[in-house]
Amino acid sequence: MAQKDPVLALDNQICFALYALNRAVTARYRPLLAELELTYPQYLVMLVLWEQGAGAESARVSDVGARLRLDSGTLTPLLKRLEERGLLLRQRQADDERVVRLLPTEAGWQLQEKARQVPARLMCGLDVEPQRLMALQQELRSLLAVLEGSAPSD
Amino acid sequence: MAQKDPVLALDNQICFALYALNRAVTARYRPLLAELELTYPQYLVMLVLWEQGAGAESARVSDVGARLRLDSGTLTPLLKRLEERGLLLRQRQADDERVVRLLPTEAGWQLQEKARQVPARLMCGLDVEPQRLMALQQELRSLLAVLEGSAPSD
DNA sequence: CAAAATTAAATTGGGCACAATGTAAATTAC
DNA sequence: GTAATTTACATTGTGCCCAATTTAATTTTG
Repeated sequence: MAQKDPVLALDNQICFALYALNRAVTARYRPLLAELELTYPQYLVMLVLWEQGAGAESARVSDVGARLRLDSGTLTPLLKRLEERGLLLRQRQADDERVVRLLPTEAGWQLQEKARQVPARLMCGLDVEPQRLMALQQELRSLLAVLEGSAPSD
Repeated sequence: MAQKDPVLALDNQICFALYALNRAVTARYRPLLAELELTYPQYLVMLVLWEQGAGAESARVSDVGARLRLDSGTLTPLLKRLEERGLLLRQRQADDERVVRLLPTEAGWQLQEKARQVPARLMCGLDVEPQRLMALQQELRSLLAVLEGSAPSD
């Protein structure tokens, strides 16, 4: 029972670095988003809706899911909470009743104004060069593309 | 209501790249860990226990928590499931009853043998240079240190 | 057109993650 | 040496994440 195996050392698992950093970043968002009464996944959903616009181009549940890589099991209850909070409407599409359209309300759009401060405030007091983050983001996105483009072997 | 604000564009949020990649990596682990009947956080806990060893040096709940940055609200039920599965024992320390020691069972140690295949199999069929991942891991760890070393301003 | 297949969401259930609170044991301060 | 504090876990409750199943609407096929 060789206990010390560098292959299994926690510090050698890149996945753990990713997991830990992701939670640390989320934790840093938390107090800022609390001022908007949003959780972090709710914030991401609102970003998608704000981006998408209104009317006929309004996002469907599946659009948000495709963008965020989340399924209806996650999104349906989350969206219901956002609706209860008055930030959006969930409306069945008339000519295809399978589809649910997501329409930000006036309050939902107003929240966007407050949200604009979030990204800058997040970096506040963090001594990290923006350039470094840009490079990291590129690398993360590139790896995501690799993972999404190749099925697990086996 | 300026809808298009690059500051709020999903693709400009490094946090989202991190969030999405983390889930994609976890998803890639899932089928491999399913063969060990472990979830991903359970796997991380077992990595810590295997690293820690047995006896007097056995890990306490708080040791695992410090290593993985998880609190007892997360760990207690997770550890109970691992105990029910026969992978470890949770034992109150005799000379300080506040402390719970975590002792891998024989089955827990045997699982380590099977786990050794996991890291290599994860990379299987993934066309990414190891060097690139090492560099990324360094960067992730460095940023985690920055985040953990500075309180949110405000 | 009617049956079969597909699609879009919703539901159910298990397992994290975390805040807040509770509880018991140990430590410290007087 | 007792009271106050601290420490280590456990518990409770909310919300996410995902697999599996269900339901209803639409599309495709024969």
